[in-house]
Formats: sequence, structure tokens, C-alpha cells
Amino acid sequence: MTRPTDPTRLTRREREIMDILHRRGRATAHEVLGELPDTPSYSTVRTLLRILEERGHVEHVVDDQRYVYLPTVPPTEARQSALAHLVSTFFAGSVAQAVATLVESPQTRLSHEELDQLAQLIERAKQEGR
Amino acid sequence: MTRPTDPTRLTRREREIMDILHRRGRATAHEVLGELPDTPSYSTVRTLLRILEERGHVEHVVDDQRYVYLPTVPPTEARQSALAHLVSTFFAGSVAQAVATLVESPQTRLSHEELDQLAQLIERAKQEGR
DNA sequence: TACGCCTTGCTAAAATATTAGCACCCAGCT
DNA sequence: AGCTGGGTGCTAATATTTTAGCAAGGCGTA
Repeated sequence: MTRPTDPTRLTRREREIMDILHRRGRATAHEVLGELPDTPSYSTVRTLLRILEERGHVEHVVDDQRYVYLPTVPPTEARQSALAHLVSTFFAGSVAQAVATLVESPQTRLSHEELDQLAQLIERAKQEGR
Repeated sequence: MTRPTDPTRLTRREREIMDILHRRGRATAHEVLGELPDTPSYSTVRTLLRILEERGHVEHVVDDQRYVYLPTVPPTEARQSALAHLVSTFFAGSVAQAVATLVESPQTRLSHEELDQLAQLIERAKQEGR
């Protein structure tokens, strides 16, 4: 049930780092360091990345003699599972409610184009549904 | 910048507990205990709830001689800020993309009624936008 | 009243996460 | 070849979280 990469099992720092990696897609230890709050030492960041790799949350590729880290879970999957967790935690599982909150949120004004695209999306979902 | 109730600063167990509280709205120590993975002792849960209260994440009311805990941040606000964080972390800030993923997710089939409601919602947003 | 059952408060031990230092290695330059 | 500036691996100390035990209080019932 609880997969090894279950994000809810991450520690505080680990989560901060994973967030950065998800946001950027990939990053070196230096880049991660640059975005961490309460900036720790470079050495510390490297240790944490190593731990994250040990636990299967992250993998690295060598690029120009440097380690570049990226989440093991591909973005699409990560996005979906993050949303699923959030919807179940904050919206009693109602996707519709979550979408409503997103669309209505005054924080994030959607452009006319975006609204059009979403309308089309919903239209298509209706077609498929029947 | 970093508010005292910033969810990203929670520890692992704290976050697990907060998730439960957000899901249920309110809960006693016993109820929290019942939903925690790797169930710790009742005593442990109480300690954690006390810590969460000290740090301002949670408050309690006395109900029938029992403490009932609830998040200090009201649901609406919690939902919006959780979504905001997720959108910025996983969708490069694009609300439209997040909505698209939610609507298209094969996991969660939206009912015809829900799709209708969403369509109306978007229509309304368009009206207001112009 | 006395007992049992529930609660909370406090305290301390154990486990884990977080931190950073040090040694080493490789590539490029002088 | 030797030095410098980057990188990594390993290891150990420190800080924090996580855990649970124990004392004490209130309420209901025999």
C-alpha cells in the first residue's frame, strides 16, 4: 500500500528538496542549495540527495562531471498522485469541488484563452462520458 | 514570509496528523490514532497534538470532557493554499494545466452533472473576465 | 465512599533526521 | 609534474522528532 516513494513519508528537508526537484525537473546539489530556505551547507545537501537516492525517491545522471538529480517518478505520475492526495485530503475526494476552487480562486485569474481551452476540455469529457 | 502554519515546515508525523484533521475537519486523539499508519501509542498521539497546538497549527475545544482538535486555518483557506502550493510545485504555476489534469484523469471519472456544473462555472468566469 | 475507566499533563528515553568535516579523486592549467 | 578548483564518499556529532511511561484528576456506578 505504502509505496517506497510515497511522498507523505518524506521528512521535512527531504520534502523541501523533492519540491524543488519537481518544480525544476532536475537540479544539481548547488542548484538545490540555492533554493532551500534556512540554507544549510553544500555538504548537507549532498548527503540528503544521497539519502533520497538510497530510498528510491531520486536518481542521478552524470552530466559534465556533475551529478544531476531528478525524481524517479515521472512528472505526469507525480502530478496525478499529488493531486489525488490533495483532493482526498482537502476536498473529500470531490474532483469537481477542487476544480471549482481552482477556477474561482481570485488569486489566479485565468485568461480568456485558458477558459476557452477548459471549456473545450469539459465538452470533450462529456462526449466521452456518454 | 514563512507563516507559523506553513504546512511545508511540518514534520512527518505532524503532517500525517494534519492531513487527518483536514480530512475529517475535527478529531479526538483516539480518532487520529485510528487513522495513523504504523499506529503509535495513544500517549504519543496526544503529545503530538499538544505540540501542534503549541506551534499554532491546531486548536482544541472541549466537548463532552474530551479534547477535540481542529486545524486553526479554516478549511477554505487551507484548501486554497494547498492548491496554490501544489500548482506552483507541479504545474509551473499554471492553474489551467492543473485543472486539465484533474478533468482528464482517468482515475476520477466525473459525472455528467459535475461536468455540467463545471461548464457553467467556466461560463461565469468568462462573463466576469470581460 | 471506593473502584474502575476515561481523560490530560509532564517527563525522559530512544530513534531519526540534520548537519558538516575530512579525505580523496579527477581535469585543466602552469 | 605539481597545484588548484571543482566534484564525490564516508563518517560522526548534534539537534530534533518520535516515542511511551507514569502521576493525577474527574465522573459514573456499585
